[in-house]
Formats: sequence, structure tokens, C-alpha cells
Amino acid sequence: MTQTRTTRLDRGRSALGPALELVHTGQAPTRAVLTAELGVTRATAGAVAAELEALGLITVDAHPTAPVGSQGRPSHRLAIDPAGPVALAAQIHADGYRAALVGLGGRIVATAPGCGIVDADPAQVISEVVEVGAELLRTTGRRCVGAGLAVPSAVAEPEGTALNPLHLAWEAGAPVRDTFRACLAETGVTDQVHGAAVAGFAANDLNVAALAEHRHGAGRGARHLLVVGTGHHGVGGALVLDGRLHTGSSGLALEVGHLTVDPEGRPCHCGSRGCLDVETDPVALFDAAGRTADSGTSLLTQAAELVRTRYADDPGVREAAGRLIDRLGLGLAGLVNILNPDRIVLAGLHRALVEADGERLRGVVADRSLWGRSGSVPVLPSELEHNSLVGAAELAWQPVLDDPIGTLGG
Amino acid sequence: MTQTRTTRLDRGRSALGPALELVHTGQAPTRAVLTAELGVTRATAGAVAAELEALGLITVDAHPTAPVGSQGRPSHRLAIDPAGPVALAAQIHADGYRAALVGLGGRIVATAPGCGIVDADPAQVISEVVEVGAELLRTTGRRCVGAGLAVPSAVAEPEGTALNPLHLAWEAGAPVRDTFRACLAETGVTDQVHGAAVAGFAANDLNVAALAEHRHGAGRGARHLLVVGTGHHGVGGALVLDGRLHTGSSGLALEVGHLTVDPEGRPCHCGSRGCLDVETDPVALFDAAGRTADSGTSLLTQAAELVRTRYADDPGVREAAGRLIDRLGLGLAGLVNILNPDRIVLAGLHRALVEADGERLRGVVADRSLWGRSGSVPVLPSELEHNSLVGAAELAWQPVLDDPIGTLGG
DNA sequence: CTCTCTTTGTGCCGACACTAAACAAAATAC
DNA sequence: GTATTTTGTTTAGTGTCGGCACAAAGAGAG
Repeated sequence: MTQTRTTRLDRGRSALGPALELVHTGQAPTRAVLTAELGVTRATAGAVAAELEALGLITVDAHPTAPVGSQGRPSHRLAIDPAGPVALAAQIHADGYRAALVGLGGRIVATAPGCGIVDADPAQVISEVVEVGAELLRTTGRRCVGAGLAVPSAVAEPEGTALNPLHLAWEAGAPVRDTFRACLAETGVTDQVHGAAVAGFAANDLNVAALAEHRHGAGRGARHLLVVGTGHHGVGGALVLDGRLHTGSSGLALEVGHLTVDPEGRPCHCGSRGCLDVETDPVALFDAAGRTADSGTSLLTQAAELVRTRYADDPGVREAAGRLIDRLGLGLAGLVNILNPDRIVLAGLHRALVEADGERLRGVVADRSLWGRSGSVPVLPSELEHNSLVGAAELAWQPVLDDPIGTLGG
Repeated sequence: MTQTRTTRLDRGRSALGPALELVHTGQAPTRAVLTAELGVTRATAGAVAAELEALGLITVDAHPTAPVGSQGRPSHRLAIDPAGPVALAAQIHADGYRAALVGLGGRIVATAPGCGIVDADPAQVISEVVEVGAELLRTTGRRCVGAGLAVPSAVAEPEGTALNPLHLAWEAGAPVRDTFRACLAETGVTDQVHGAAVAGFAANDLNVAALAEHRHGAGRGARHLLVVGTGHHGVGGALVLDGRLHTGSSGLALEVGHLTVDPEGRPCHCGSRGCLDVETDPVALFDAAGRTADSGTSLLTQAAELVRTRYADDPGVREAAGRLIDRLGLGLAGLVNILNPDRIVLAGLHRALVEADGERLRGVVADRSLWGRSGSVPVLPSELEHNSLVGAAELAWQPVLDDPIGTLGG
């Protein structure tokens, strides 16, 4: 028997992947920088850049960019090819779904108007959002490298099933990833290189948001990034370690909603009391402020807006939000003791809280974490508007970043 | 059977490191297995094995081992060279210190009788234990690849300082790693290849114990391994992710002693109440059992012995230990929700608890973790007797595993 | 016993990613 | 103008590993 072809040790052997990652995260403006960052010779960096250009991923300026104050030959600028391939990103949330095309660097190239239907089974909703995305691909004529789906639920690995699809009319255990892939195949979103359907990935929305923030937002450069956020469906967490999402052994890590932050707090559906989830969500804010929400926009939006506009002036809001900040700080401190991240990024209502009074929040985290004083952890608001959508695209871009030639041709 | 070495493998990027890791963890009995595990051709596996033999790390049997039931040409056995190089392992604990020489595969080659002096400053104790280790090297004449030190304190990275050296007459912030290195250089434990002092590493004892258990003990094969244990200095945790110790951004991760497991529990020195630390330590056991410890052996030893010998028969001990098991289970469940490990290994008194009633402990973990029912986490007792010592050696072996030729020369 | 099949190990060559070093180019400094 | 600095390219060379042919060492069939 002839020996089977093996590629296991070939992964990562080429400098192409790391180079593309640098371009992707905006850290490779020129070939000279690429040389330094990759630790290779100028010859290699030049060859790598040429290869990326040949793959249609980047453009190299014909004319050098005038340097400001340095001597030496000026560099030619490397830029992400604006006409390059894109990833199909889809997001399903409590209010409906969204689709977009996202290019390298997390740039949203095209978006479809959102839709508000959620009272349907997974197959129906996923089918619709894939159809919308496919339409985007057809009208723009873009080449597609893959597709990613963000869902408001923990996604089990490696099954790809949604375990707690709260606020969605889905049963637990819905095979979202396989459904997504089937829809991609049916809709004819095919890979121009390999002829088959493009690879489809599905993950929790906050997890992929963390990925997006790490690469293009407030988490850029962090080695161990912790992201915590309140969405429409409770508090969630995500962890990015050395550039990779840590989802645990079965995709269920960072279920931080039920950390106890007040032993005498509100009862939680998990059976305990004073969970981070029920103590720092929009309902807790309105209750603490003695207000009632309007029936118009979502509770989350109203709560964030309330904190943003009234924290400085309204003592009632200040006290209510302060209560949430203290509880959140306690939860974050517990996570700091366990995970020791070098940065924390907050999303959703938590983002509004840190923007309103980051000083207070950071103080609580420092006081209640064991090593807070030896170097307090930066706690920042998230930066990207559509981080879940961009993050869904990251899932699809990942194989390309790992092995550009293997996925795009050659 | 010797093979002419025509080409030398490139340092760092070759299959040599992964191959040595397989040998080290006992997963490479033959070249054929090496071929399959590495995903390389037989030619490469053969060259790699020859290189490891040339480095003096392994031996290749001259005669093939008779296969039991399979056909085909029988394999020649690969074995760790019993006369190969060793790592110098040192451990400082509450009762004294220990030193040993540890070969590849975590095999303890030589040990020095322990010593009980701890009422000295770090420089003094470290100097003594290094002298004992150097004497071991002199008498055995073994080649030394590096040295590792395990201390009962969190070690800050990258400073290498001991942050909370409890039960030791050390001030916080003692530069244990640099002291260790200085002692190695002074004592003349030098690297035969490079002429300089051997590389010295220092880390928390439970962290390195986790490393040892992952590679040679109860954690073998786990992708995400959580280790929790009670020692003489409180409860600690450690996490091994994809074979690497996760110590967080500054070495302070997994400080799990102050998870709240009983809101109305005993007051803790951290200012809170009912921390995992004070609820599951030997003192808590004796108090719950209404017993007092003897003054002879250490509290930890007595507590573990009590659980081991009396849990089955003595209702008082059973109830007291059961109380600790429930509290421990609650703490572990919280960690499972955050880290989602695929295995948990318990050390110290916690090991005695899981050995006494693993069923009860696993039940609590499953009940109180959010996804317990979808697949409960295995909780196992630690297997290695001297896991901190073996783990300290792992620190020293790591550079060799990463780049055999670069560290051992060639 | 011989013949065949299966599996393991080795020799040889080429593919390929990268380095090293020389050369060329484009700016600033003097 | 020339010198210097920095960037990019060309060419030759090195080392790793895959592919393939072949050899070796057993089991099983006849």
C-alpha cells in the first residue's frame, strides 16, 4: 500500500498565514513592518506579500508613500484589496436576523436590511437569513470564502447544536450548524475554488463578538481577553486566549450569568439567588430606578439609553446604575481571580455602565479581586457596532487565515 | 539497525519536538505509532527516531518485539534511554524542601532525603535545596537539561516573584526565580552543551503538579484539565489547556480559594464568608466532625487519613466529609460553568474526598453546573505521588520538548 | 516447506519554504 | 553633487519533509 498523503505538520509551516493575520488585524502596513513582525528576511516578506497579492487579498501601492520624518527608501503601502473576497455573516437575535458581507480586516462590505421574524423554527429562520445573504453575494458578485452564523444561545461543540435558545421559539438542541450548512448548500452559495458549498460555522453571538473585538476593536493586542455582556437573553461571557476563542471542551465555557453577586439578591430561574444575570440586566436597572419601560423599543436599548443620558444628572438613575455597577464589579472580580485576563471588554448594557462610570467599576474590580492592587485590570467598553456580525465573519475567515493557499487555491 | 544520518533537522520547526513529546508522555512505543501520531511518512519518523537516539534521549531495540496477534513486520520498540539526561527538580513546601532528578517520561531517577527547615529567608532555603540537587547531579554524574522549582505560592509572571508565600517566613514579592537561577549559577550546575548555568524556572506547586498529572497521571489525554487541591496553604487551582499551563496574563489565574460556596459559612481572611478555602480545608473537616487533631503529623495528613479510614464506617466522619464534599462540589460546579474542562483532577485533601465518595461529589457537580446533565465531567483523584516534584521537572524539560536540537546541541 | 500478503523500515530524489548575501532603488543628510 | 539609510529583489544554497521504490520480517495458505 502506498503511503497516504499527510498534511498535519504542514499547517502553519508557511509564513503566509501569520502574514495574513497581521494584515487582517491592521498590523502590516508595509513589507518592512511585515519583515520585522514575522521575524523573517526581507526576501521572504516580499515573496509572502506577492503571494497574498496573487491570491487577490491585498494590493501593493505602485508608488511609495512619502515618509514623514525618516530617511531611507520609503515603503510601498500594503492594503486590503477592497474588491477582495468576503465572508458571509449572519446573525439571529431576539428581534430578528441580519446578514452582511464582511471583507478582510472586519470591514462590512454590504448589509441587508434586517428582518423581524423570529416566531419560526430554526430551519425556517436560518433558511431565510441564508437566502438574504446569498442575494447579497449575487448582487455584489463577490467571491465568498465561507459563512458564519451567530446565534443567541450556547452552541455545543462539536455537535453544533443550540443548547439554550432563549427568547427564540426553538427547542433546545436545535442543530443550527448543520441546518446552516444545509441551507448554504441548497441556496447554492458555492465555493468558486472547490466547487462545493462554502464552509459554514455557527457559534454563540457573544463569543464571536469577543473575537471581533479582539481583532478589530477594544480588545486588540490583548493576550487574554475577557468579554462580558448583557444582551436580550441574559448575561454571557467569552474568552479569547492567544488569539483563539476558548469555548471549553464542549463549547459551554464562560457561562457566567449565574455567578452569585448578592447572596440576598433576586431569585433566579436557575434556582439560586442574586445571580449576575438577574442582578445586572435591564429589568434590574428599571426596578432599582423605580421606573417602568416603555413598550416601544427593546428593554435593552431603553436601559442603555437611560444610563447614557441620565447617569450624570439623575440621582435615582445614578444610584440604580451604581448598584448594577457594584454587582457587575463583584462578578468581574471573581472572574479575574479565576482567569487573570489582561483586559476586560464589556458589551450591551454593561458597556453603557462602564461608559457611565468606569472609575467606579474598575475600583470595585480592583478591591474585590485578590491581586487587584498589584495591577488593576483595564475594563473597556466594546468598540464595534456590529461585533457579532463581524465576529460571525471571523469564523469563516479563520480557515483562510490558517492556510491561505489551501483554502483559496493552489 | 543504526541509520546513517545524512541531514540534520532544522531546529524548532521540525517534527522532532512533537515526536519527543509523544515519547515523553508514553504515546510512542514504536516508529510505526510515531508515523501515525505525527502524521508524517515512515521515512520522516525513522529519521526523527534516529535523531532522538543520537541525542541520547531514546533507545531503539536491536531486535523487534514479537507482536501478539497482528501480521506484518514487527516493530522495534522505542524506549526512553534510562541513562539519558535528567532535569533537576526542587520543591519547597510548608514542612521543608525536597530535591530529585527526573528523567524523560516523568521518571524519578534519584531523590535526596527531604529536609525540614523552613524558618529561613528565601535565599537561604533555595540555596540549600539547590546544593542538595547539585550533589545529586555530582554523585550520579547525570547530564542536566535544566532546573525547576515548585513553591507554595502564586508566582507572578514575568517577574518570577512569590506573591503570597503563606506558611513560609518569606516576605511577599520574594524574587524566587531569580534567586533560584543565581544559586544554580553559583553552585556550578552548568549546562554541558552551552557552558552557562542551566535554565532555571519557578512556579506554583499546584500549577506544576497539574502539568505532571496532565502528562503522566490522571489527566493524561485531557484537552482542558482542571486541577483543584487543598494543600498546607489553602485551596488552589490550576488549568492545563491543550498541554500548556494557563497561568493568566500575570501568573495569577485559578486563585479559586475564595469562590463562595456557602453564603452563611465561616468567615475568611479575605473578608468574605464561606469561601471554598475555609469550607474545604482540614480545619473545616475536624470542626465539622467535632474532633481535634493530634499534634504529631501535619493537619493535612491527618485529615486525609481520617477520611480514608473512617468515611465508610464512622457516621460522624461521613457527615463531616459529606459536608465538605457538597461545598467542594458547589465550587467545582462554578468552575465548570466558567471553564468547561473535560476532566477534573483533585489533589491533597480533596483527593481523599473524591476517593471516599466520588459518586456524591460528581452528583453535586452535575446538579449545580448548568450543563451537568448533558454530560457530566469526570472528577478523578490525582495519581502521582510526587506530582509537584515531577511537575517542577516538566518546567525544565519544556524547552527541550519544544526544540530538542536547539537545547541539547547537535 | 514455499508462496503470498501485510506491515515496518530505508534510500533516494524532488518540492518547497526559508536564509544569506549581493545588488538595486529611492529617499534623506551633508 | 556624494554618502548614508532603508527598502525591495535576485540568486544560490540549506534543511525538512513527501513520494516512491525497494527491502525486511513476520503471519497464513497451500
